[in-house]
Amino acid sequence: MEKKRPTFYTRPENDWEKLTEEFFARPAVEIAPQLVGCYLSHEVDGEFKALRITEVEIYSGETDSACHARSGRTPRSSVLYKKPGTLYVYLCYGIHDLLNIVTGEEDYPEAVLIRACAGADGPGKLTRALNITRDLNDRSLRETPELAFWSDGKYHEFNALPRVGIDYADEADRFKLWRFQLRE
DNA sequence: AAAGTGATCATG
DNA sequence: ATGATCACTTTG
Repeated sequence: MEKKRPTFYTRPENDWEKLTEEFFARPAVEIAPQLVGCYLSHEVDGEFKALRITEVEIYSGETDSACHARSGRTPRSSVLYKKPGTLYVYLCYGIHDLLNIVTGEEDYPEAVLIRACAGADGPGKLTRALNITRDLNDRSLRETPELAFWSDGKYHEFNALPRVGIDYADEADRFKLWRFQLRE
């Protein structure tokens, strides 16, 4: 079977505006829906590649039994407690690097997972497509100009759905509508 | 349906 | 030190 690859934007479009750390300094429930329809770019070896974000998820707080901070601060989860705009990239199932961005107040552990982009349908696929790896973990957006989020300033309709892949979590958390999907 | 893959964290 | 677990993808 032939491998289908996403079509990348190779430069920022005129109507794109880069999101600053200030954007992420609000609760994840407020930010996540606004991130849907935005663009994620990564520049490696001078090559700019961007994709449109089509799906995101929230992981929020020590009381969220699906969140990596469910057991409090650990070496891994400590990144979630950092400043909004900090990148949290971790290895999932031994194979996939998953990209999150920390939101909300410092010391409150929450982040938005980038779950899918147009043409890269899956959190592990989009990081692969954009060459995003764990060496961006714990980096602040400000100190990492090669990675950026962009808004086109428009409002995009979205669906709110339960999160995926968290069967182990408590029932109440499994049913939370913390996945946001771009509506076609 | 099930393997592949390895960091992480709770347990002892 | 050990082992179960896991915010996934691909293959059959």
